[in-house]
Amino acid sequence: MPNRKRVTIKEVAREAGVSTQTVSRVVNERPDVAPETRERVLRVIQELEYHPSALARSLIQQRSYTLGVVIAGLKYIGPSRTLNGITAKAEELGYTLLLKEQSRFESNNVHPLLQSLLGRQVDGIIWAVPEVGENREWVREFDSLPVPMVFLAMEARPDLTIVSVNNYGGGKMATEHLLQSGCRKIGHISGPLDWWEARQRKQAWQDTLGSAGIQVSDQHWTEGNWSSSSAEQAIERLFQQYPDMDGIFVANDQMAISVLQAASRRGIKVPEQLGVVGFDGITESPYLWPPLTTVSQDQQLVGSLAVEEVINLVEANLRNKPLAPRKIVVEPELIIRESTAIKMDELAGG
Amino acid sequence: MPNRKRVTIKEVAREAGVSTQTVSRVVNERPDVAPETRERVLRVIQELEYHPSALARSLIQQRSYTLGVVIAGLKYIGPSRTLNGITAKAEELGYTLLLKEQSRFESNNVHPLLQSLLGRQVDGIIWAVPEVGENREWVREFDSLPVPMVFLAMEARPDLTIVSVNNYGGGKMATEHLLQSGCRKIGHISGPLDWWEARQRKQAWQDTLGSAGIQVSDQHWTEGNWSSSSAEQAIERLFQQYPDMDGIFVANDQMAISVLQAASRRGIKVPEQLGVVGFDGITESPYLWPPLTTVSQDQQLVGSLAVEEVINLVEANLRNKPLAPRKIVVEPELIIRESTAIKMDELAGG
DNA sequence: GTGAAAGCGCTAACAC
DNA sequence: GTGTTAGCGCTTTCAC
Repeated sequence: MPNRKRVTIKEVAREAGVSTQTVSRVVNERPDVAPETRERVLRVIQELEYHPSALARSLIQQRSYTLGVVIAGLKYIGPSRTLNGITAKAEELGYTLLLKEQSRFESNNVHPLLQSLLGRQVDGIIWAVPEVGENREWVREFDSLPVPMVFLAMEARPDLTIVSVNNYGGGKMATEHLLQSGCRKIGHISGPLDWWEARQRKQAWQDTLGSAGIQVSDQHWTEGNWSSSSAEQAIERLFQQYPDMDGIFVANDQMAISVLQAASRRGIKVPEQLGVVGFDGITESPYLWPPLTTVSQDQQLVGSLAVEEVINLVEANLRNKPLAPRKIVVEPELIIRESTAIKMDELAGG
Repeated sequence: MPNRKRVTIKEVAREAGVSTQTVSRVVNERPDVAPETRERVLRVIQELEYHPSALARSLIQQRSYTLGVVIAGLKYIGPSRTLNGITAKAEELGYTLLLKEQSRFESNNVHPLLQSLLGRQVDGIIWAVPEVGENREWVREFDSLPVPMVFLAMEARPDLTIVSVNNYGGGKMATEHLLQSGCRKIGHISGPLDWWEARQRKQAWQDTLGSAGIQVSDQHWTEGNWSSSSAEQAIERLFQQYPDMDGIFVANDQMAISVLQAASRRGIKVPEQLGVVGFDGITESPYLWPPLTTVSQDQQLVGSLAVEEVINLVEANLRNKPLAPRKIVVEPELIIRESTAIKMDELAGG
C-alpha cells in the first residue's frame, strides 16, 4: 500500500553524519562542499531514495517554478493544441503547470480560480481563455496584477501582455484568395460574434470585399457557434439568403466540414460552383473531400510563446527590472487545396 | 507591478488583536470561536484581502488536495477530451491538478515525472498515457506505488486500478454491424499495433469474422498510426490487396476520414459499394460525407471516473481502509449513420 | 567547508 | 473560547 513515510533531509543528514545544511548544499549543487562529504551524502541519498520536497522549497524561497494555466474549451481541438504548446515549453524550461479549466468561456467569476492558483504560489499565470463578451472586465479590478500574467486571444490593450494570432490578417488572406480564384459573390459564416476572434475574421471579410468594390449586406452572412452542428443550419440559411453565392469564407474548419457536406447533399460542386475556405488548419483538413483550403494557425506556437513570455516577466521582476507589457502576434498561413479553384492569374503570380 | 507582499495569517492576527490560531480557526470554519471574534477577524480578512497559502497548509497537513495528471498526445482530440473529463470532475470535487505531458507515448523514463509530482505532494496520480509497447514496465520496479494511482487504457492487471473503454466490445459491434448490413468481405485498417487499444480492436474484427465463418488473412488488413495521413497509404494498399472488399472497419475516425476521401477520389460509392465504420465518435463524424457510422467512446467519462476512483483510493487510505485495485470498464456505443447500409433484417430487428 | 539558529505560513496539540 | 508551543521540510544567514 501507499503512504510509506517520506524520507526527509534530516534523515539523510543523520545517516550521513552531517548537518541538514550540508545535505541541502549537495542537493543544490553548491560548490562549497568537500568532495568526500559530497560523495558520502550522495550515496546516502541514493540508498534512502531521498527526493526533496518541492513544496517546502517553494515555501521558503517564495518561488515555485510553477505556472498557473487557466483554459476553457478543452474538448475542442484548438484549446488543446494551445495547451500542448504550453506543456511542451514549460517542460523544456523546467516549470510545472497547475491547470484550471473554466467551464464557460464567458465567465467573469475568476476570483476563486485566481486564489486557488495564487494560494499555491504560482510564479506566473497564462490566461488561455479567449476574449468573449465581457470576460475580461475583471482585469480592471486590479490596479496591478498579483503575479505576471499573459493573456491569449484578445484585443490589444496597452496594460496587458497578450499573445494572439492575427485573425484579421487571416480573414483577409482567405477572402483575397477567394477573389483571386474568381469568386465574386462571397459569403461568410462567422463564429459567435461575442468572440473577439470571430469579429476580427468577419470584419476582415467585409473590409476586403469592400476594398474590391463589393458591398456586403446582411444577406451575405450568417452566424455559427464554431461547431459543425451550428453550421448545418447556418449554411442552409445562407443558401436561401444568397442563392447565387459562388464562394464562402467559413470562420473555422469544423464549420467548413458541414459546408462541404451540405454542398455534397445538394449536388453543388466544390470548387467549381462554390469555393470554400476554412480557418484553423485542423489535421483532418487535407483529408476531407475535396481537401480544404484553409488559413492555418499555429496554436502550439501561441502556447509556447505565452510560456516564454510569462517566464520572461517573472524573471525580470526578480531582477527588479520589470518588463513592459507587449502584444505578440502570430501570423497565420494560407494553405491552398482543392476546395478553391486555381485561376490563371494565380498561376501567373506563382 | 506585481510582487506586493503576500498578506499572512500573522498580519491578520495582529490587526484583529487575536492569535494566529484564532484566525486559523475562523478561516477553517471551526465552531469554537466567539461570534464577535469571528466577525472581527472576518472583517480584517476582507480589508487586508488575506488569502491563505495552500502551500503552507499542504506542508503541515501532508495533504494537498492536488492530483497529478500524466498525459500524452494532447494535440490529438482523444486525450484532450479525457483531460476535459478530468478537469471538470476535479474542479467539482475541489481538487487542483498538476499537469505533466509525456512527450512520447512509448517512454519508459517516468522517474523525473513521478518525482516532480511527488515532490509537490500530490495526493494521487492519474496516469493517462495509454499502454504502448513496454511503457508500463516501470510499474514493476515498485513493490508498492508511492501514492494511489489510476491508469487509463491498458490491459487488465490484478495489482493496478485501471479505467478503460471496452475496445474489444467496440470492435465487435463495428464488425457485426457491417455483417448485418450485408458486407461479407470486410477489411480493417488498424491503429499502430504496439498500442494495446489497437490490438484489441483488430482482434475483435478478426474474431467476429471468424465466428461468422469468415477467415481473415493478412491481405485483409493494413496498419495505420491513427493519423489521417497514415490512412491515406493504408487504404491504397488495402484496395490493392483486397480489391473486392465491400466493407471496412477503420480503427479510428481520423483514419476513416481518409478512407472516405479515397473512396470519393476513386468513385467508389459509400455505402453501396463499401460500408465504412470508424471508432471514437469525434464531433465531426456526423458532418462528413457521407455521415460516418462509428463506435463512439465517451472519453470524458473515462477521465471523470478516473478522478473519482483516485480520490476514493486517497480517502480510503486516510481512513486506513485501503481499497483493492479494480478495473472499471466503459462501454462504447455504435452510432449508425449513412456510411453503412441499412438492410432489411436490421429494420426487422428495430 | 560546515553547523546552528531562525523562519517561510500554516495547523495540531495542549494549555488555560 | 483563546493563546502558546512545536513543527511540516526546507533554505538563508551568519557564525566558526
